[in-house]
Amino acid sequence: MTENTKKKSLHFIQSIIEEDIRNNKNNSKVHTRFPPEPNGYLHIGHAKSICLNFGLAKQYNGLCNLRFDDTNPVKEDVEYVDSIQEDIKWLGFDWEDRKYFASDYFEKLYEFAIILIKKGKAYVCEMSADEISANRGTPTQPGKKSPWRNRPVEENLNLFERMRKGEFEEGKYVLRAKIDMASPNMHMRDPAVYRIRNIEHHRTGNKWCIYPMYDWAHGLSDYIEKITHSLCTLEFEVHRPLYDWFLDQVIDTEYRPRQIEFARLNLSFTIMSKRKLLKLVEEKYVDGWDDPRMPTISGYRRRGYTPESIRKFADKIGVAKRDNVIDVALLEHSIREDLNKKVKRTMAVLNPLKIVIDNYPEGQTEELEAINNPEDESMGTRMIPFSKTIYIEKEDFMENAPKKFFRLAPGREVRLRYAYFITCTKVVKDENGNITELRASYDPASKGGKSPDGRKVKGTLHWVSAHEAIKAEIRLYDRLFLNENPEVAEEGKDFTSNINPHSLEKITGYLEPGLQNAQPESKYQFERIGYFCVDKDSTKEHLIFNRTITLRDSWAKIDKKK
RNA sequence: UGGGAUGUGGCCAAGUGGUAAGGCAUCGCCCUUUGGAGGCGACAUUCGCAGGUUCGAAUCCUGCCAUCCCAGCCA
Repeated sequence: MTENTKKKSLHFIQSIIEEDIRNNKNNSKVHTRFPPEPNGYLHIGHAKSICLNFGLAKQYNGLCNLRFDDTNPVKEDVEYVDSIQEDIKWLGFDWEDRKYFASDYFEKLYEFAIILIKKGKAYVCEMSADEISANRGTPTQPGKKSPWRNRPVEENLNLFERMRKGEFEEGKYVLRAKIDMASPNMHMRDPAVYRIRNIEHHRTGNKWCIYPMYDWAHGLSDYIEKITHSLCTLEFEVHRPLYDWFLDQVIDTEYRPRQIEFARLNLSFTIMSKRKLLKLVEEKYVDGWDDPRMPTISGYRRRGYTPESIRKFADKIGVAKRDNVIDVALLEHSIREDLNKKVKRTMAVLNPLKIVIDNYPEGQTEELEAINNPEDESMGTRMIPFSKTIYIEKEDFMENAPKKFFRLAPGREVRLRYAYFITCTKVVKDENGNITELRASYDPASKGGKSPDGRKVKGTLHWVSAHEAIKAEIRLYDRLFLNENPEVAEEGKDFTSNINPHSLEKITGYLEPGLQNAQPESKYQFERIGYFCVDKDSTKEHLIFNRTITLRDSWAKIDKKK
């Protein structure tokens, strides 16, 4: 453990683990698992869980398994088991040879169920799903016992075996645990353990037609894998008595797994529900699960987020039991912080305004040296072409500029980054009064952007040489939702009514020629604009850059205030 | 009106009887060839509320209030 992590206070799960280690519980071993259901892509909320489970295992010299919780073939698919593995790896975690599936344990789980029946703790119930529901009672009223509750053990065994053999249609029978129909905890009112589903499973095919329920499969899978700390989210807190009850029925060792619940991640301006994310994909509000506006891990990857930034984020948000909504600004801060230190700078003009420098020699091009990353000298320098005609950003010129506008205006002098000081001498307009180009003069003595006489210029602009610049498609992504809480919609409308109509704007930008060979997934800072990542569909012939995040912009704040 | 949990600044989050860490956001100032980055400073007399115990309470006790979860043969 480093000095740093030592100083940092422990969160409640670390405290529990350390106490367990002190008490030599489970031989002081730490073994966690990340248990996704393969029914959707992983999102940033899963990233929190992944970082927690794999992180804890690493911190305490333990192991973390990957276990697909695939007990419901109705919703699951191999497409998802592939994407899930890719995303976990990309995040930087490794389950080594411990990739498991709950479906691998179906036989064992079935045997455990036989034990349960033999103990007289489970029975085959013939009530329909509706009847069971109607007889479960309410939180304030006890439920009614099933008429099949006292079926003899032999009969239960026989029926359960025939359920497995496929002798009955779906819904005809269900195996239920015999616990307590009057329990104030609804989950203890004779919960279903096995249901009949005549559906092909993505791994076991048609071998099974009965499938275990989550509560039965999860805890016992933990037991089979010798998991010590089974971490899950708060909504499973009320399942814990059942988790423990099931374990009590089959356990015959000193070792025992423990379920611990923590608060799931919620992010402002973001939707996290798998069902709703699926809707965004299926109804084409976005361009697939990896659309850069999606809060999926693959979406963030395509957007230009780094694994480090997401891990750092997960670390910063902490782990606790209270419901929370993390400000998305913290995520944005995490990626800026990471990219600032390691990404090359370049100049790109997204909204060009032509400037002709009258006193610069016609036809001349010179190469000027630019620093690749002021934060990291080892990243070196590059040469960029400069000539008589350049582009600057439209927003960097104002005809009637206020004093606080430190950029170009008639008669004002600014620095062109790594190039020269220029002064705007003339504004050229078309017949409609629109500015078509600017004329300027430059100071040859200021080459490199230095001021040999100590003269101060307040503004420094990025630019690109008009002739040498290359074009690229620029995709300007913004938050997908307008509201801090996208779930809050007007009467009769749903979260899709809160979608930001400007969450994607495609434009053509002008870049330094050095970017011609930029490879997919490579990342840059466009100086004074933001961080950009080459899209996976980008080619040399048609470059595509995705905006990951803008730079912080204090001018925008000043401008807004007025 | 049952059960389970949770309440510390705008958002997170430490704190576990000795007098409120840290991060994000926000606001100042400094610095700057990115209005970026960086640096410095400000930002809870108070911990859901009300009582009580104690020399001393965010921490212990009592009562109340608020929010979240639970009535799938989903996970």
